[in-house]
Amino acid sequence: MGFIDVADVLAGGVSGEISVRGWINNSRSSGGIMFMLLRDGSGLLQCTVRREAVGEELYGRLEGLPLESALELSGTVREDGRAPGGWELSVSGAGAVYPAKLDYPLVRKEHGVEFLADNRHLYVRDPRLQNIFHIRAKFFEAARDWFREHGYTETQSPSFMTASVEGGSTLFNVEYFEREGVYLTQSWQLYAEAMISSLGKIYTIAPSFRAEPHRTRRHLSEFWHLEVEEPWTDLEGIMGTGDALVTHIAHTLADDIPEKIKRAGRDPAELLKLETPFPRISYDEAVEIVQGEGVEMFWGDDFGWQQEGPLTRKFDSPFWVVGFPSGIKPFYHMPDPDRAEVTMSGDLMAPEGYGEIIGGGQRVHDYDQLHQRVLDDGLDPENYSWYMDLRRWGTVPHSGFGLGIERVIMWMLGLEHIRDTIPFPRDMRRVYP
RNA sequence: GCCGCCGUGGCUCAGCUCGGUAGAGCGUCUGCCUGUUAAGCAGUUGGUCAUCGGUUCAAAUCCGAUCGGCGGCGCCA
Repeated sequence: MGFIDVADVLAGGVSGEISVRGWINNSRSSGGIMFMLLRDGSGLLQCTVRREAVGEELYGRLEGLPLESALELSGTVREDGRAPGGWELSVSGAGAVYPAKLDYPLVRKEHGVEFLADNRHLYVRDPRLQNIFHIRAKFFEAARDWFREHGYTETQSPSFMTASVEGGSTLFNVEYFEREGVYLTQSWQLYAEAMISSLGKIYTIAPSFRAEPHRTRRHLSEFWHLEVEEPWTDLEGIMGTGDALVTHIAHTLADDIPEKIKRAGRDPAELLKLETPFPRISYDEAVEIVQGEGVEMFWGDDFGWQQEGPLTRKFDSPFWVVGFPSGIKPFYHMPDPDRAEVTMSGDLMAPEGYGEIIGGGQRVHDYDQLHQRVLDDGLDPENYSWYMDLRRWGTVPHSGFGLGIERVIMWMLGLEHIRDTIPFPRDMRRVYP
């Protein structure tokens, strides 16, 4: 006889005699009746064990199992409003049992952040995290679906690289055999620009690494980066891609797994309200808004924490800020043909203070212009020679962006901290476990 | 890197201001309980107070250093 997933039982599509297997998430006994909350990969099911039904020997054995022991249980499925989830299993017998060797350190009680981080390898079992990880999986699925339906090809770039994309101070140095100057990737962008001449519209989903010593609730040193690059596309075109992609993901989460979204703390209706396209404001307008709220900001400054507040309060959906000054954007951003001091760039800002979720724009496709931009940024063109080579053979206008998956999940679910969006978060003080 | 806060039984914390060699709740364990929802009740177990050094008759408590952690900033996704 096969084993049934807890999720299928809770969905109400199962009846009669079945078997389930999982881990004891919690267990309570009151002498003659015992309630075991059994957790498998799909959810939590209350399993009710009666002394008179299973006999003295089995009842005693089950009662003595520590939390997080694993076992197989069989019995009858019953709808019951008293059980969490509305369904429960009346246990008639047990199969294989894998008892926990020690008492489980994560009791059903408050724990501090440090203790939970030290025990992350166990804490990932927590039903709240389990739920978020399921949503995360759906996020990846929805993104890939959207790309497939719209003719994009998924491809990969190397994680070891020799040139900086974003800025030298944020690079992780790697010991690479005998060689100096090898780093972990911050973005696939340079390689993506090579690949568009091979595959056309492309995307990747891969980790990126940033060595900046962040100490905030929305930064990781290793994050999952969803990046897109498209030939024959300008700034407005690539923002349209971002609009459609983010909206599709939000709607898919709300439509397909509304109960999981609700359990994570977000009303699915909020996600369904999102509409394409998101509002766009120019960098100049953004500066005026910030200044109008009495917060200090000069043209040419980047948005800091203090500037973001007044800005994000103006919108209840994500919004694009376009046309950032050249001085605060890397060399590969294309200058506005009508206004050289600003770039054809766009950042998508999440509402509610979650910050930037997409950064992107149109790239410089002209060789001489790129050469000049590299020099202006104080960089050595030698380090970018293969990248500049791309402008020699069939260069076309092209654009792309990078989306921080954990940031977006954090915003979509309304989470307090980015570490909850990924099973094993990495930040400047955490690489273990 | 900078600013602020914290480190006391397995966990969450109190005690520190006004020094006199430790206390609660939860967990563990034992017993009771046939509908619990972080179950309940009674009892039990468990700590050289992060580390090193200093002051003192005496340090969890005062001073210094070190290590570790948390929150925030600049920057970014």
